[in-house]
Amino acid sequence: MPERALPYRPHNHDACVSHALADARAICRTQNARLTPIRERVLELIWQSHKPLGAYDILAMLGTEGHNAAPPTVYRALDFLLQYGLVHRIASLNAFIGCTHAGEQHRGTFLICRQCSNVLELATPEVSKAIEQAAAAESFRLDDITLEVAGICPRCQGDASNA
Amino acid sequence: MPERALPYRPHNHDACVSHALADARAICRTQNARLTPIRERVLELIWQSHKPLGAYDILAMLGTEGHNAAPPTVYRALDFLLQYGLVHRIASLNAFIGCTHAGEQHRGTFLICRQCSNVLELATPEVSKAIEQAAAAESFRLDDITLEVAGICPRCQGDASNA
DNA sequence: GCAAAATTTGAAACATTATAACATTTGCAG
DNA sequence: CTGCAAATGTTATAATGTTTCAAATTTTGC
Repeated sequence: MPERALPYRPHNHDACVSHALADARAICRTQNARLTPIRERVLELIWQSHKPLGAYDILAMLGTEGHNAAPPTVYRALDFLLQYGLVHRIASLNAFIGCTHAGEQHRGTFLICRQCSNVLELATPEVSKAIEQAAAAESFRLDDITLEVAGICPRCQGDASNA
Repeated sequence: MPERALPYRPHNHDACVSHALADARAICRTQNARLTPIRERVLELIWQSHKPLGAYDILAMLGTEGHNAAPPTVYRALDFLLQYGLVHRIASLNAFIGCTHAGEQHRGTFLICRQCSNVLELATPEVSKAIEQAAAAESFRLDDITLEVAGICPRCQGDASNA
């Protein structure tokens, strides 16, 4: 079983980010999509945080590094990243997170910790299948699934300080 | 099999609304919760629309009937209704809809039609179970599930006019 | 009943999230 | 290098949600 970097477990975060960026560049190259500096920087910020990041958080971060962007700049970059499956939007938080399964065909399930805000993205074929069956039973043509689970991650369960 | 009123099928809508209100009153009575006039009116408006309704839609409706409420009035009523399981919030739409399983222990799955905006709420134990298992496999303590499926309802699939 | 306490509602201001509209710049094909 | 399309900049505004404090109402203990 391949070792997967759980967000709430220590890992080499820089490597994790640069790996995600390399993946993104490769994906965009094969799709003839332009991962421009702004788009790449937004993706990098999202990955560096490793937690769901609001559009205005990103905006503020860009501001501190001299790039005084307006909201549409960030939203457009996010739209692009969403379109190519490089980030996901967490509807229940109005926030965005890097996709850990970029390039793979998948429907994400998100486990969102209420304490530390870390998010674990799962690819859960059984869950997807059950949902697809439920939709089919109602003759409903399924386009998209939003599945977000709120709760407490393993680390915070055993940790009163909840960093 | 009991006949269920599908939102995208013709049904006696007045009866459907008054039934939901009667249920709500009963539920509040047993729980010693106060279904005040504002709360009841908000619930009624949500049921009458039978589609997801934004908080500001509700606000506007209250306005047209002389009750010039401010946003907190509506949000407080919605909080109450959510707390007692009388309405659900649809995170992907920032909107609210009447719960068709009020009083029952359930986790809702919502099938949201992109054409007509109607929403069908399903109680899907198999789906819930699969999600619970996925969370348990990650030692994640599950508190709440947001499961929203966007697509096209049966009626709109066979109907180009898409009323 | 009645006064104190708690809950609910009113009202104003404000915070956050997202988009519209239009101008400007950049990248690219011919 | 020219013209078109895509991307970005800029300003303003829309849509959604919250904080705060005051007033009214309901409940409760006596």
